[in-house]
Amino acid sequence: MLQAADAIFVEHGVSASTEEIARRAGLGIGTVFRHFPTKGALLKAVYEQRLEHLAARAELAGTGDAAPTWFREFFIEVASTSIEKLILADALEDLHLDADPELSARLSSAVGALLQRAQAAGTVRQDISFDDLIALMIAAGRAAQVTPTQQARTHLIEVILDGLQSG
Amino acid sequence: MLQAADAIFVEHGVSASTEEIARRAGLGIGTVFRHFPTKGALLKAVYEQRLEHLAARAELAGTGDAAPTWFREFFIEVASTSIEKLILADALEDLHLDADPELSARLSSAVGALLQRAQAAGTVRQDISFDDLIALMIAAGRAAQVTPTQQARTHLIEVILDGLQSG
Amino acid sequence: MLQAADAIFVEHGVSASTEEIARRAGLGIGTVFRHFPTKGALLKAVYEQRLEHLAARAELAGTGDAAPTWFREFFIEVASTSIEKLILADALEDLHLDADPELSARLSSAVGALLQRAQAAGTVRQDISFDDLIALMIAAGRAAQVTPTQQARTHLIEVILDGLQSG
Amino acid sequence: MLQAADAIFVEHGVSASTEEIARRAGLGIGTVFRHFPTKGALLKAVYEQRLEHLAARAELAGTGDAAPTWFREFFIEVASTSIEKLILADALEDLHLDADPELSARLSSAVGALLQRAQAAGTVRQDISFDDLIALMIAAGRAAQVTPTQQARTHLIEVILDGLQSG
DNA sequence: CATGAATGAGCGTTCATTCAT
DNA sequence: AATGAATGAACGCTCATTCAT
Repeated sequence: MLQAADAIFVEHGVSASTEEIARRAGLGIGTVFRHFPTKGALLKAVYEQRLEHLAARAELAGTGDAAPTWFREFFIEVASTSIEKLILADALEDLHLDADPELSARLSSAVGALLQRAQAAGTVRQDISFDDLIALMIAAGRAAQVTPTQQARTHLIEVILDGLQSG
Repeated sequence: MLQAADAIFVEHGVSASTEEIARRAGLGIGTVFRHFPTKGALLKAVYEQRLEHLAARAELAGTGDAAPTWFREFFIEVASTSIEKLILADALEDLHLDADPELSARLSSAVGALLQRAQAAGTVRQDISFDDLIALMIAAGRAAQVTPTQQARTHLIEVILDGLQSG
Repeated sequence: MLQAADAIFVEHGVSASTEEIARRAGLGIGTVFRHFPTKGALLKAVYEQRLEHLAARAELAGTGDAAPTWFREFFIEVASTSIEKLILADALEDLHLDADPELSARLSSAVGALLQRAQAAGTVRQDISFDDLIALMIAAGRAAQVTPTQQARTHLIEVILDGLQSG
Repeated sequence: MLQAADAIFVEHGVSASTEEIARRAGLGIGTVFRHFPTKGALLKAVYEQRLEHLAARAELAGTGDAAPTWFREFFIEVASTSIEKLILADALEDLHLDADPELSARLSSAVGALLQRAQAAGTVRQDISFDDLIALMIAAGRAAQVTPTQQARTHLIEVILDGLQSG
């Protein structure tokens, strides 16, 4: 059901009807509302599931060995798989809802650790904050989204990565 | 009236009601629909007005003197001001509407000329195509969109610009 | 439209759907909501229209001559014409809405004056308050509602009136 | 379970959800519907349980000693406690359901006997029929329903009782 | 031309009712 | 027998769109 909602939100935007989501999930409309009492709650759940994935991936990257390319690989992977859909975050903001603080903290800490290691290794310049990094990942995802070939996509992401390293 | 619509779309998002726009413009709802037969048409008109401005700015930048920073300034300006434009672009995409081709062509040619001059001047690396540049502008705009302070926004755009130049 | 709403509320209770009211009024559902932004507002308007009628009737009765039967006649008339439908008041209470204070005051003052005159004339015993009188009118209306013949109805109302006078 | 339903109906009105009742009764929603196939059936059962009590009380009053106040006490008690019963009666009427005829008959006979005794004792005037008495009980209940304090309620009922006796 | 009342499809949400476990 | 997840009709309400004035 979360998967159906995620897919529909990606396809038709946040304003897609809950009925559409129910149909995609093969469920009655009432069933969706039984599990998520409002549409906002569903939105939030989808969003948090994404943060979940992102955190898991970041934690995994953090435990990897010291190959000089791991940060680059992580960044490319994240941007390619379109975290861009964090539009959800905007919608949540409109609804005055926040993601689960614990989850946010976990994500911050995992990605923050990654960033520190990368900065220590000289892969990322010093004047980049955690929020900067997140924003650039989203930006890279967006660039990838409007670009038709895989080759061009990777190229763009590397351009941004070069900016992250330079200076 | 376009100004009223633009302002309302920026303030309340694309889903703001047409009635709200009419009220802001000091007009009756019927009058708005007399000029733009659907809400999509109004959206498109607002979007095209923005492209209009962008094209004019690009053409102006193209004719400017050879100060080494003009490309950087143009890029920053575009990315900063396209925050709201992007919302419109997404909405139009949903509606399967495209901006006027003639206008698009005019914009392309102006920005293309800019790119060539910047590459000739060494401000932009050689392996950047026109499409790459557009994608990075969109990306930079998106990064700006998710960033709350003006200072952080400018910082991010400059990181991307560094990537555009490096190499 | 208020008339349609009134009729429907009487027939099907306060929980009748707004759509039903629109249908009865020969209007689209949107039109009803254009005039009364919520169902509660419609309920309130219907209720106030009733208070309006009641106040007008009370004011009229107050200006009449001193025939010894005028209070009795007023009471019978009011009870017969079913103010009982003040069930609306209950619904309003549920919604935490109050009737327009000015109107309430006007009604209180008109009926209050009537009550004072009747008590001065000895038609109504002294230990009856304004609220008591209203409650007894509602009660008499309810008695009338469950009684099939006009003769029996009048009889019941007169029994209650006798109670109002005795003592 | 009937007690839970009764309590919930009194607290939240007839439109309270069946789920709420199940929760109060400490049961699953399915269990409630296993015992009462529709919500109307549950409503009816609660109503009949109240009539049950009423009949029992009437029968008891009928066998009591000859204290001159027993009719008055019975009437007050019935009117005071039928506040909530009336809500149910209205709801049943909406659903075109009637209480069990046997029960109704039992109630009628008990109350009819009471009336005869009261008239013989001079507590109730002669021109009151059984239907009149029922209508006045309903009316008194309704008066009580719209009256906030217990003291005022009792006062109103006594006014009606005075009417019943006078003449 | 401008207006705004009227319209009704569509959305979020609730709740009586069913049925597989 | 008891359960509660699933269902979908129905409701209150919004808003793009139309059209008589």
